[in-house]
Amino acid sequence: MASSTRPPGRPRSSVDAEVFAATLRTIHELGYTRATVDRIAAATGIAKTTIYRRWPSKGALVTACLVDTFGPMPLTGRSRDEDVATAIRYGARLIAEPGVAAAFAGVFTDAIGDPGLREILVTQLQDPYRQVLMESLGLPEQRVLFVIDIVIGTLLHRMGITGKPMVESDVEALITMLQRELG
Amino acid sequence: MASSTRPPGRPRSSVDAEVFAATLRTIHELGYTRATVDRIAAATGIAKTTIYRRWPSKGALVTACLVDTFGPMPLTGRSRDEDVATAIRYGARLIAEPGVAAAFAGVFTDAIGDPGLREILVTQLQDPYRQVLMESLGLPEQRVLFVIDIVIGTLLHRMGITGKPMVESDVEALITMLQRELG
DNA sequence: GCGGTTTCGCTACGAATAGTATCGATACCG
DNA sequence: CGGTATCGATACTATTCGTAGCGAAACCGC
Repeated sequence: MASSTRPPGRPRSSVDAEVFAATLRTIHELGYTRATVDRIAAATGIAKTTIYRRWPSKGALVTACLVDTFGPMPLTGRSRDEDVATAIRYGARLIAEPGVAAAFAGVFTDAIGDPGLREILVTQLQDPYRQVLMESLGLPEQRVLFVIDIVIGTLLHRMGITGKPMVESDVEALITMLQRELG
Repeated sequence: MASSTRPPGRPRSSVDAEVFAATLRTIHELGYTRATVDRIAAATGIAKTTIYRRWPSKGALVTACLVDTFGPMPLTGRSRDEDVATAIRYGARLIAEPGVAAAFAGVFTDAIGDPGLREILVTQLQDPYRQVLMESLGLPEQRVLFVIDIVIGTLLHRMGITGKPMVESDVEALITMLQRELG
């Protein structure tokens, strides 16, 4: 199998995790615009050219960073109400992490007028959650996309306006509202 | 009254409306990042320096543009359900207008790490709606802010992910859900 | 018409940033 | 040791935000 043989030449150094961490940290400290690729590279301890060898643009780097942060969602599948609550708390916890919301806003801004980046955003970030939620909640696609808009949109808007995560009582209100809506 | 006397010197040319129109048009065509102040000025037919004499930064210009677009909300006050529906349809219609959602995303991105801009955003854009909704719907502040997050966040997320406005049936579903939530 | 005051258009400029090109050095394989 | 692909470093172009300076223009009161 050709895919299992190591390609010739010097192997890539495994610094992706460090780059992602430095990216979120820098965005958290300076905001998306001033989180330059130069600074992220310096914070990681590698050269800027190394970053551009792996990700074609700053937007693609940050998107990959978000995909890495949002891993698989741990749904129990015991009941629809429980999965709705789990999914919303999962999203609220991750969006509250330093830099994540700012990264989202920046990628959204970049994705306008960059169809390739929007494609990556939809395919790599939204589609996996759409699929698992359609199966787990037993709802049609349009319904699940509607729910994703509400949950992610609401949490991001709160972060964008106030700069702080949504308080727990409001997250619980969001859960109750959507449980009723989907019941 | 000193405020009613015209100040000495050459009066400002009244081009604010044209600048706002050119701003949204340019953002719609090129996206927030590539909608440079140079291009907006050229599209208006004035000098870039004239824009910077009126708004201190690109973010402040776009925020003023959004404040101008989102005028007073025409609530009837006949019933809470009716006002909820009117407010949501009002927001959906404006966010669907060309360039508005991209302008929002760009301002959010800029506002992170620019507390002054965030202050303008909250004071000039959110507060008027918060006040009128608190009075019209008869709900406490936290509740109204929660609703604003849901409505604006959901509509913006849909625009950011798909690039297209939310379809009418989903807007109606949003209305129904919030009417039930606030009933 | 004239002086005073303020804005306007224009040009030039400095600083910051995205992304590219190049080149010698380095790491791994057989 | 030779082959190959990556790494670090430097330099570079193009773009953009925001500012400075200057002469011309518009409006006021006299």
